[in-house]
Amino acid sequence: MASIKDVAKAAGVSVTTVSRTINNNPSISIETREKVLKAIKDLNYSPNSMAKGLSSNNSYTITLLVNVEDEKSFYNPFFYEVMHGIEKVVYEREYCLIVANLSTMLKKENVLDWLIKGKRTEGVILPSSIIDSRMVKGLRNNNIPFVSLGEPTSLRETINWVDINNRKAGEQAVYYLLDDNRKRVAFIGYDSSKVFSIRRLEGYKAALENSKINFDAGLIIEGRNSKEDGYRMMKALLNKNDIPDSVVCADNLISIGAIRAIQDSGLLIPQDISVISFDNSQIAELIYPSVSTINVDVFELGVQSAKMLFELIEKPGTRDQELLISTNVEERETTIRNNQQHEV
Amino acid sequence: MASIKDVAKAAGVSVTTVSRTINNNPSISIETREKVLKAIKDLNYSPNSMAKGLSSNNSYTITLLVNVEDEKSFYNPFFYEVMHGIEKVVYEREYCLIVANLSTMLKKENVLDWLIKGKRTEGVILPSSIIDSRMVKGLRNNNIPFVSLGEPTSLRETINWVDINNRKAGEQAVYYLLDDNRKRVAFIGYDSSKVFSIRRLEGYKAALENSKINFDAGLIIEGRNSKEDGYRMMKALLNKNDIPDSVVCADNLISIGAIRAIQDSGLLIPQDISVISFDNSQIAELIYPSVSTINVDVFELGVQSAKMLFELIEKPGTRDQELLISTNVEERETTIRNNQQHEV
DNA sequence: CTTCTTTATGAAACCGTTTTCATAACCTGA
DNA sequence: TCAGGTTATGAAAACGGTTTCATAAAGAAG
Repeated sequence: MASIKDVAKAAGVSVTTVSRTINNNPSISIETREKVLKAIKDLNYSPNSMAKGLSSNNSYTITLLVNVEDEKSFYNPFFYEVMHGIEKVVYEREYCLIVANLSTMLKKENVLDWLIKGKRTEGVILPSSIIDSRMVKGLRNNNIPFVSLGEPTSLRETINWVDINNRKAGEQAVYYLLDDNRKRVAFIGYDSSKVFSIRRLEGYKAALENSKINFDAGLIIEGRNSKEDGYRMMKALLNKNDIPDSVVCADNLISIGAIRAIQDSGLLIPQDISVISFDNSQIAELIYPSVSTINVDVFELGVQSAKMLFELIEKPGTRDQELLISTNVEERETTIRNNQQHEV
Repeated sequence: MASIKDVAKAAGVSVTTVSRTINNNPSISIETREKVLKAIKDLNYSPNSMAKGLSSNNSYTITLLVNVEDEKSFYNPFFYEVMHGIEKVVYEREYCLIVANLSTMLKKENVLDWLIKGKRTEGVILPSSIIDSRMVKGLRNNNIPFVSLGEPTSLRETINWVDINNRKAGEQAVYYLLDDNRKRVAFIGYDSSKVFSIRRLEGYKAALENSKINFDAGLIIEGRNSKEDGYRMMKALLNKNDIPDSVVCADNLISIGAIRAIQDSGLLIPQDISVISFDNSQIAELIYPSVSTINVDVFELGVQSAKMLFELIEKPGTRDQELLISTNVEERETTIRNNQQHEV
């Protein structure tokens, strides 16, 4: 394997000169530069990343830290798209992306020491669900920049994070339904333990208030994210006197159950009740009728989190930042506005 | 940041001794060993991975190479599970997993040189869909072990690969239906450009032959993997004189379309026609009726590919291997055997 | 024609490990 | 008692880069 010495010898210069050529040092003359580049090409030379890393004290590596056992992070159908966004930015900057799994690594003595003191990474991106004060302290003590994927929950410290604009997403869902002449908008699947759910409900309320519609607590149903709970919650709404004419579902799984409940009651979608959900996934498009969704751009979430991380690496003193990414509506059969249901 | 020298000084020994202690060299006396371990703990020392890598000429890193723009690899809902399997094995061996995207990296001069000559990786795992002769040559020339995720298509070279046992999966689907007293088993969504599809059809034929049932080419319908094509293919079968009493769908998406077609014809599932599909995904469980599937264990696929790779790294001369992972049936509503349809 | 600056280059130290080779201290058996 | 072997340790070279400092050559200013 050709080393920088071999290149130096072949080009008839010193290793210093070769190093400077590679790193585009301006003090190299054009002729020398070309001699060196030719030698590099002839020998098919590529710099040894570990030697480079050792001498420049930079691993040129970013870590994506996940927890496979945590459903909210790794086992999320969106996750690979987030990763794609991160990966794109990381490689553009000539860094490497390493993926590490907390639950695998926790069996080791100390993950962060291994990762950070071991000089394996220059920065970490990690889902908010695995962040707690201990993690923040560990990262801060090691002086390692990090960005949270998602708004952190109940954390005293301020940290850097990127998230979908869930509040706006909640507003967007309601405004969309109101624009379609709906009067009673329900919200099912609210989960007070999830920040994103809290934000979406905030948006729901804000949109109603803004539209001078009284908030009816009876239209908010709490529940977990499953089709069974979706069915149960929708049934609960339908058993009341004053049923809603539209429903915002916290998730696609919930909307599947809710749709079945509505159909079982002999009501038509979207004529009698229209349905909208968050988090566009393949499922929303595949079931029948297909579900209108508020789409989140998780690729962009990845891109922005990586960009934020590089900013922190480059300018260490930067103040903590929060970045929100906007959403958009994707209209499907559960809310077709002209009140005609489409065929398969 | 504490280095090995600091530890040596604190323990009152040489760096050699510290290094030996870390690497469990048997020639270190118990007392010395304990002195060193104490110093390591006191200083909160972790070895610098790049220095270690440089001197031992081992990056302790495995690369998962994907192509985001290739639907068959990265944008596959199973992919993160495969990754999880790989990750588990990789970190157990104290290696790092780096994820690299071909299409991002191809914009660079030469991905493999950057990765391999740059001493960034000891081995590569990559989906068969991005393997061609050029890739194989590149890896072989660089003397870098690699394992293909999936049986390679039309490749002259023999290489190491791990795949789902698709032939057996095809047999399994047919045997399952025959055991349920079905007589005419159709197969829709056959795609001759996909190895896994070819294998599954082989299994289908083998199971029929083995059961002394004549093969009827009219029961095989070719088509793409979409719900629209599933609908079309099923309709084609239903328009014939002698319709099937059961159908094997190449994929979940196809089964969704097929189910709709059967229902539109006024036939009952599973009473009149039972449906089975491959590749258990969330969708199979969520749609109505839920689809019985031949389940593939993609986590295991990841585990085995990583294990194979480490074997190649440890014993370079090993002959090329092919490893097949078995499948199992998951019974759901489209094939309930007692001919009673379940509720939601 | 000096002296001072700029430009282009190289020698050598350094980054933090592993590993080879040397050696001191201790045992073993004749 | 001493040759020979074992055990425990350390000094120094090596890995392949980057960076500091020194310097020769060339140009500019007086």
